[in-house]
Amino acid sequence: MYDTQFKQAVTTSDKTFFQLRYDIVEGKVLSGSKLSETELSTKYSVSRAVIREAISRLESCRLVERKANVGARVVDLSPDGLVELYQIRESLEGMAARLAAKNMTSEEITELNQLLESHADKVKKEGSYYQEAGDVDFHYRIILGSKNKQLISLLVDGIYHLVRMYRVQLGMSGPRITTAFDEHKHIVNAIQNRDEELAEMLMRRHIMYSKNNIANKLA
Amino acid sequence: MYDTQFKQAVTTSDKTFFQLRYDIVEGKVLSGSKLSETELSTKYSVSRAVIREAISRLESCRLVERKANVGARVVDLSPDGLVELYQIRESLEGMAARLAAKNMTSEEITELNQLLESHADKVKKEGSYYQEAGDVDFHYRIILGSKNKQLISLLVDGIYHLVRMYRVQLGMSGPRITTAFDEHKHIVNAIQNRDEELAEMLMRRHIMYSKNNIANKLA
DNA sequence: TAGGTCTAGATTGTCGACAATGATTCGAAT
DNA sequence: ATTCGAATCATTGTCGACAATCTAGACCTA
Repeated sequence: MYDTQFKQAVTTSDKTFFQLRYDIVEGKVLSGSKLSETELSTKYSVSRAVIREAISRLESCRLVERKANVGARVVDLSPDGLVELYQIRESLEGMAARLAAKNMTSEEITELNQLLESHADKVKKEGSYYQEAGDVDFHYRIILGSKNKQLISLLVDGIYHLVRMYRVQLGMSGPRITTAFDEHKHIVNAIQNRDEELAEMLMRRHIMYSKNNIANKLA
Repeated sequence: MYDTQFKQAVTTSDKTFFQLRYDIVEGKVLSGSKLSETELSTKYSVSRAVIREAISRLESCRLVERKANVGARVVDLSPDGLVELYQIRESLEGMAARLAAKNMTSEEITELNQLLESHADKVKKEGSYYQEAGDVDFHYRIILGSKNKQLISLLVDGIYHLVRMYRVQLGMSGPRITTAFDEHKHIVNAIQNRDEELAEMLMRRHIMYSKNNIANKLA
């Protein structure tokens, strides 16, 4: 997933942006720490111009905050910030589920079902938990299924990296994860029945549960 | 409203960004037209660096689209784009209304009521229609009332400029405008009663109506 | 000692020049 | 005449240097 974006990088600004974003999300650069332009330019062996470009893009993802004539800092994670983020997710992904119920092709829906089945098999055979990667895969399909370009960009390019940052830095995969599978199944059923109303409602509840689960760790 | 932001501008990049955004939203720069960096740098009498910075920020507002090694173009407006935009508005502003019902102080609510009253008076006395400015004022109060910083930034810094661009370039203020007042009133009532569910639902319907109204003109 | 001011250092903002990539035009060959 | 290719031109991407601003610490004063 990250690989695909790295390949899309044509300019060194792109590469630096992707690399820096990765480092921030994965916690290689601590949240709250200052991003010195000169320092980064030596570290990544590029000019300050491309660093500035990268930071500018990171700002539009809300991964860093910038003040004029002062500099940029990595956003710091807080319980309040998490709640705010999940309120937005609830709203936007709920709409995405509604639109997916309307706009996904039947082929896409069967593929989505196959995805869930393969996850279920994997859980049974390997005895492993329903991993975060599976959850992300699922949500991405729904989002793309909405066919709303702006919505897709908002979530995929913007919010999801911040979501992942919270997940990584709180250490994810709790016991609840298994129950998420059933919720996913119900959402797909609603989409399959073209029940927009229900699809939205179930997705919103799914995200609310997820929020409560992750919020407990932070508190 | 634009003035307040212009005053916040500390660096010439800020000023150029605000100016350029204004020119695009107001249609001084045609939608779909190319933004040549050298051309703009001479036009605004600044270096290409600040133009690039401004364009980069415009890109994060989704007012321009950029391709590597090719350049930036002002987004072109389309019926599909409008529908997508209003789906997002419906989702996010619905959530904003829900949160406003939860988080607005009683002082803020009374101020909101006063705002509506003053608009009503103005309509009666001057015989004027319920103008767009009034509508925007109202929606801003709700959005700010959500107290969700990310949501506020998403709407105020991002989406609303694109909304305004559509409004301006389609020539706004239709006959429906008057009925919007009643819808606003009902939303405030729901907020006053702390009825989150209803506030969200009414706001979503209000925006759907608004979409249908504006979409008719485009088709 | 607390507070304020001024200087020195470091950091960000802005600029012009060069390098690299994409577009266009002209020419040649079939 | 048309299509393919090469050279030229224009535009964007990258760089290092200079200017403007903020920050930290010393020094002075009450």
